[in-house]
Amino acid sequence: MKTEAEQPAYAAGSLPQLDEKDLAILRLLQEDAKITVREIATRVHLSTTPVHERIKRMEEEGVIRQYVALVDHTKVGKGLMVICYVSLKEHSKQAGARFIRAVRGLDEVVECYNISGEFDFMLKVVAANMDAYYDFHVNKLSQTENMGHLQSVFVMGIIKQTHRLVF
Amino acid sequence: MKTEAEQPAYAAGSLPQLDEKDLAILRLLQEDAKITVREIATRVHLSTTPVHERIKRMEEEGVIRQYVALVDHTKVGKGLMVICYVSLKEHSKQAGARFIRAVRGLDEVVECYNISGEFDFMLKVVAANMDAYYDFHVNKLSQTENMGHLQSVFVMGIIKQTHRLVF
DNA sequence: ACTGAAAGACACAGACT
DNA sequence: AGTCTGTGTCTTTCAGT
Repeated sequence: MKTEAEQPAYAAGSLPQLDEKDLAILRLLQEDAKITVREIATRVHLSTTPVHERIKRMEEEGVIRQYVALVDHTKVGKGLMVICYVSLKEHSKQAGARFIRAVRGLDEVVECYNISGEFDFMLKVVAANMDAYYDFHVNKLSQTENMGHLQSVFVMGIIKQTHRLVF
Repeated sequence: MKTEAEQPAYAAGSLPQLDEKDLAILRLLQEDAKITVREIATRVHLSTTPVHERIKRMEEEGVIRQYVALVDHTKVGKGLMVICYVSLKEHSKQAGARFIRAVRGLDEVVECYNISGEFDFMLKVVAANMDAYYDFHVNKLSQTENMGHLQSVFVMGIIKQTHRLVF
């Protein structure tokens, strides 16, 4: 299973062959990682061994990236979520790579995407409160070399937040 | 543990009292949901019983929202990620509520936030390819009543994607 | 609140179809 | 590629401190 750091920019790997049973197993696991292999076996009409083997195979293929506990950010004192847009001054490969390295090292940044449009990157940032975000913005993100424009959009409400892909 | 549907707009609940041991347990679980209670116990210098009780308590308090397997979207044929901005025509409470209900019912929408700025909502959409996204855009999202402006920003690369909150 | 032990359930591997 | 069976390890509970 790949660790976070090894994650490629956009996983372009070959599509593994997944049959309907594999997909059914994935659907169950992405809803509840604690479901037992027995329970899965019953639901997909198989016994434990093939289910176990299929899961192991999908872990190795990277179809299953990780098993995680999702923590409510508001309940661990991280009440603020901000979407942050960044454009770089210089767009050379090296300059981009340096920015990427910097962003990966910032704990406040939970997501970062290369996007189309007037900005180069979109970041999702989680912070304790406005003071903490201001500190991040001024002292960390703005200080990144090659930083061009920076724009913050504040998340005022979470309407939907899921990791369940429907396939 | 709260289900997705019950999730409030912005969890404004009281902050549960979490001590350093609780946080240490959370840090371990959000990296690996499959870690054994024994292993946690060893790492936080406790025995299995209190660790077990603390985890159960944090599940009940909603600190731990869910245990999930993270699936690589590119490997289940969902290669395209799009950030979608929406502004509504009418901003009454009812009109907003109807939009929210519609968005929660769209499987392609994995995240939706109420945001500050010129648009009302930001959506993260996952689709198989450009054709599938076009279909979603034209036949599903645009058809939502009260839809004002719609703007799509395409994700060209994933630089960082984590669920690990640093606390 | 915690420790230690102990029961029952589970993951995982092996022999077999 | 699958079922069945067994072993060691895990979760989970309970009596005791």
